[in-house]
Amino acid sequence: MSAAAKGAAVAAAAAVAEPRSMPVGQRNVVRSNDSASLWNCTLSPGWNQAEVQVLRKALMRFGVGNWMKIIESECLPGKTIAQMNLQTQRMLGQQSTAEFNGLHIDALEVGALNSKRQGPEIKRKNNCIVNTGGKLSREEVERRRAAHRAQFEVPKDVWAAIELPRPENPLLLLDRKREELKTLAAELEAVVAQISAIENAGQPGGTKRPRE
DNA sequence: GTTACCGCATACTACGGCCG
DNA sequence: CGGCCGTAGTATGCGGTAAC
Repeated sequence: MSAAAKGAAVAAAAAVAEPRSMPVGQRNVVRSNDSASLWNCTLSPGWNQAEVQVLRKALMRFGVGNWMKIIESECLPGKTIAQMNLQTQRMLGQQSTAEFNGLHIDALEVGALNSKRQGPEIKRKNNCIVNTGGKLSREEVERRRAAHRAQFEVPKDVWAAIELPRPENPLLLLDRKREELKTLAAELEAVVAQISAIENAGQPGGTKRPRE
């Protein structure tokens, strides 16, 4: 959706003044996603495992927060700083990334520890630990950064040797995706044929039901 | 079996602060 | 002073399930 269209949609939603939360027993508004026919028809934008691994290596190589260097390396074509920042938050398991800024770390290692943290002071949002005590002072950020550096930072000879995937010719990428699509279509056809065979075997006379 | 309701998960965005 | 970044809040996609 374009920004203008989205803005119009937001304005329209505001005009009817429906609550964004959904109180029990109150919701009678038809939403686009209530239509079963619309379900499962859109791809959720996001990351696949391979891209996450590339970002993980890029953070080790360039340091957390050095988004421009990651973009310039073209190891994650099409990804914006906002997307990388969000994915980094997920890997770290916490929303605030300032205390890791500039550190060459394995974000998943931090995330594994964060996932185990418990306690009344730990507030989570979508499994990410969020700040509850207001904005951190510069001194506190520096103190935490030093602690993280001592605990998590990868040695320079290791991160300097990290190889990131080179940008690929988009036309070659397109060709490969087309080949993948053909393979998947063939697999789907084989599965449909198997199902038909099973159905026919279960029906004496073997009348085949039309499939859509 | 179908549809509507509910709520979680997460992508997106606004805004303020910081830094060069 | 302008651009970048971090943070917090908002919008929405989607799966589970109850009701019909």
